Amino acid sequence: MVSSLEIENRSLHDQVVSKVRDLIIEGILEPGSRIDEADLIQKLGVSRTPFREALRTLAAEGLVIVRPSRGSTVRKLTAADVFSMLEVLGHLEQLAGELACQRASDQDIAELVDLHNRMMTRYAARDRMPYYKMNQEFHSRLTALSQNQPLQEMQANLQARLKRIRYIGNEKPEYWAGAVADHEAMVAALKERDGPRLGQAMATHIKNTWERVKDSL
Amino acid sequence: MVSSLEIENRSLHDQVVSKVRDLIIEGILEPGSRIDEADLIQKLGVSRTPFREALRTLAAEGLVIVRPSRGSTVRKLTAADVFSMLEVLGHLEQLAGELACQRASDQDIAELVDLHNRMMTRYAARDRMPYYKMNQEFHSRLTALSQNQPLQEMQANLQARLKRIRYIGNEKPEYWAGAVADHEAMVAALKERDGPRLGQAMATHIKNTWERVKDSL
DNA sequence: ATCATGTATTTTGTATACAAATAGAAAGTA
DNA sequence: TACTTTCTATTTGTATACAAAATACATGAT
Repeated sequence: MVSSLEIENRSLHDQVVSKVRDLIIEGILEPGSRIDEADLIQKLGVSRTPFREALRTLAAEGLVIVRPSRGSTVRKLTAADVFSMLEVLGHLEQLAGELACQRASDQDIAELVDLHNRMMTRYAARDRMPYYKMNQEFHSRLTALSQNQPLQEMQANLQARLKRIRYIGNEKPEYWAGAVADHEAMVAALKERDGPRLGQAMATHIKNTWERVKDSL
Repeated sequence: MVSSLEIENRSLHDQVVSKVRDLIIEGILEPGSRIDEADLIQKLGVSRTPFREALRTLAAEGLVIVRPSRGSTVRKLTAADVFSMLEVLGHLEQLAGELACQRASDQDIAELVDLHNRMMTRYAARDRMPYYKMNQEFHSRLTALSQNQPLQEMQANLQARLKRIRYIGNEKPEYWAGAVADHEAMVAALKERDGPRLGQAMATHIKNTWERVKDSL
């Protein structure tokens, strides 16, 4: 197999977008804080043009606010924003779950179940960060099984914007246990290709997520 | 009431974005066609910088494809794209309908019913364009009643991207009649604040939309 | 005649310079 | 002292110039 012979000729624009996106998601650029253009372009070693174009992309993604003539800030999510986003995310993942049961191959499902099992291993060892990353991947991949591109894009966008908050929120052991229980229910439904039940389980999982994160806002 | 005292000091960026967005939605810039930067900036009377930033915004919205070093094109939707987008849109509007029944004020609902009645007048007169515009507004406003900002944004995005196709698709009289019947069902459920039923009606309406447009792709 | 290779032209990407707007500080007025 | 008002420093917005890449074209070899 000749994988990734492709040289990474990613445009400067794309590189800046993902770099700044990461800085925001990681919390290095704090929510609500001003984005110092001069400072950042210097640190990134790029000029203003690609940087500003990147800001426009991030603004369209909802991570950044650009106010004319008064610069850009990292978008700060209110509790209401997070609630709304989870409300939509839950509903989108419900659809993704239903479609996945209809459209995924047996192998797709087996791979996802495998990922789930590896997550459970991490949970048993209480390895929070690896678990967290696998969890993100689980949701992304399950959504991908819907074979619906716009659905994937919207799910990815919401997941990215909520990334920080969800990590912070999952600190309490009992909350973590609850999330694990949700996942068990989801995987059980997936194995049986029970679309409505999987959809329901996913919607419930996201609803529970709100309960788990709301206090840390 | 002191509405719109605000002078339109919209940034050049925003103006270019909405102008080019309109050109795409109206079909003046044809799907799949190359976007001639030099030509358009000359016609719009702006320089490259705000224009290119606008393209980045439109690319993030999914209306434009920017391929590094080989310019931009108007995104062309395949039948599969349209199907996927309608699948998501239907599901989002289902949620919007459910939430609207829970959260809208009586006056909100009355206003929407009024809009519906005016639409029906247009239908009786077979005024296709005004009907079409009111229809767009109906869906937007019903979604707004969900009081969920991200939901509104996503609905607006999908609606914009599908605008052209839906207009083309609604030509046959029997299709139009079908759409009207769907709307009657939706409004009936809305009047009774029957969320699940309204949600279902909206999902069905969008599913029917696919049937009505699929042949003209 | 066709294909490959090299060159010219066009188009795109990036950097920078200049203009305009904003926010902050200092001075003046009530 | 509080409140304007004006001026200045800084930041942002826009235009343009230059560099790099891609495409189109022409030339020559097979």
